[in-house]
Amino acid sequence: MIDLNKFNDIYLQLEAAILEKKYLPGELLPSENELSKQFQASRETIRKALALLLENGYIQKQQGKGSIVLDVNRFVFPVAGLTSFKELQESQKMPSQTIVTKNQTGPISKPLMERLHLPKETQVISLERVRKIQGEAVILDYDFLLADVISDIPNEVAEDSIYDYIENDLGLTISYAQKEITVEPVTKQDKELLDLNGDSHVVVVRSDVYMQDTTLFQYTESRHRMDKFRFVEFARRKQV
Amino acid sequence: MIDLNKFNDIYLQLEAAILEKKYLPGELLPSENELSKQFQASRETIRKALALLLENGYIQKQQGKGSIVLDVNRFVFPVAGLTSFKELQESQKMPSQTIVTKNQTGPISKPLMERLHLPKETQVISLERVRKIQGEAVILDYDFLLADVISDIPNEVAEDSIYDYIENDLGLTISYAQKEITVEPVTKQDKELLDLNGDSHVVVVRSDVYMQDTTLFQYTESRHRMDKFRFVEFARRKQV
DNA sequence: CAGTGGTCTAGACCACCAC
DNA sequence: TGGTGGTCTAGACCACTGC
Repeated sequence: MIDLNKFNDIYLQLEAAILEKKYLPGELLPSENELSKQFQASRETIRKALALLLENGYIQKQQGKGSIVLDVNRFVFPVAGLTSFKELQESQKMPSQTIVTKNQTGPISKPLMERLHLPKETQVISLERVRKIQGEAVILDYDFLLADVISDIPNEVAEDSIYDYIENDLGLTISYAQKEITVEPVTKQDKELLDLNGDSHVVVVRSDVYMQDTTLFQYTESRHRMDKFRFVEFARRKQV
Repeated sequence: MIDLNKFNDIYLQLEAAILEKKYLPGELLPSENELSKQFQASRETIRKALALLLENGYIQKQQGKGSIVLDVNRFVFPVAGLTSFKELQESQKMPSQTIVTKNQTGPISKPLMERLHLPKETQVISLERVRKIQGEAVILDYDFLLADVISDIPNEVAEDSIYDYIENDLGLTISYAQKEITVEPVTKQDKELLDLNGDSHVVVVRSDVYMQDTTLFQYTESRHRMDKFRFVEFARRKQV
């Protein structure tokens, strides 16, 4: 019941209440003062919990009126916030399989060196993985991890989730990423490793991933068959 | 100098200082207590300003250490937060042109009715626009706006920015959107209106846009030539 | 250990909405 | 006018970092 943070705990309770339809879409949540009494918390703490609900698209606030519960049937495919293949796959519950086609440590390649502004002595772990969904090879993942941060990745881990391993087993904290989505012509390797059905292009998602201390530690390139790619985002308009 | 909100004002000042390289990437900002004195504000107010810097990728915070300034050369193409073609175009400074090929009001179409769960009596404004960049037709935009919220869109507005018009001229507040990015086979109309060079697919960005009072008021479908599409995002890992 | 950020509080004043 | 959310404060205690 009790979480590390009071406001996070309150957030989780309110989220659960909304998902259980104790508050229906279009209805108002109790006022901040009311919640303040209910949860035995100060109003600022309640407001922090509500800020999380707002950010995640559960409510919309209106001054003078209250917090309106939004319709959350849209929660099909939340790809915001660094979601990895493993997390996607879990939320999708699709039968899937990962084949590790490469897992080796060596000096950094020149293009990667230039892209990430790293010295040429840098050692990197290179991963290459093919993701199959329902028997079809539809995603090709390249990962490059700095070897001085992560010494090596066991193959069993590469078949599962490297994030899980890094965060839970190694105790490192991944903090943020810079992502880019483009559509590019297929390469020879795409044709070899993916079931492309003659497609001319693939969707390419590139990410630079950083640790909490702001050091770069991973570069990922994820190449998706066009028809299997979908990106969904809940975006709030910047209020200037 | 003085903004509506103190914390927003402080945020803007710190943002400017970072952009002007008064604080360099890798350096620490002054501590919260220090900033508190500098700006004559309470620490919580400073923290709100820092939260904005954090959210927008200017800094990374570390408990016990401080706020580290990040490298913001990545500020090439911020597409987060409901960015429209007009805003993109301004940030890109590319020579571009919009051709309005349709602008009419009428009853809602059946597919749209089903998608948005609206009654069949609903009147909508239908816009169709072709966006040219450097002389090439590369984006096809369909917009459907609820006619009871927006009475009509003058053609001059459609050629420019409908968001500007809605927010500044009509005084309405756009609040949030649900966006989806997919890659789909080209339609007959794509072929007719865009310069596709034989491409088989286009990138499709669909958005449902909502007002501050949570009413839906716009559906947009934006169809991009593959090679002209790029989506960049700064994502923070969800801290559980 | 001192200094940093992270959380939480109780109270104040303001802007907005509905009646 | 009373209730709502939005902002701001001064102060407290805790957890983490670095020396």
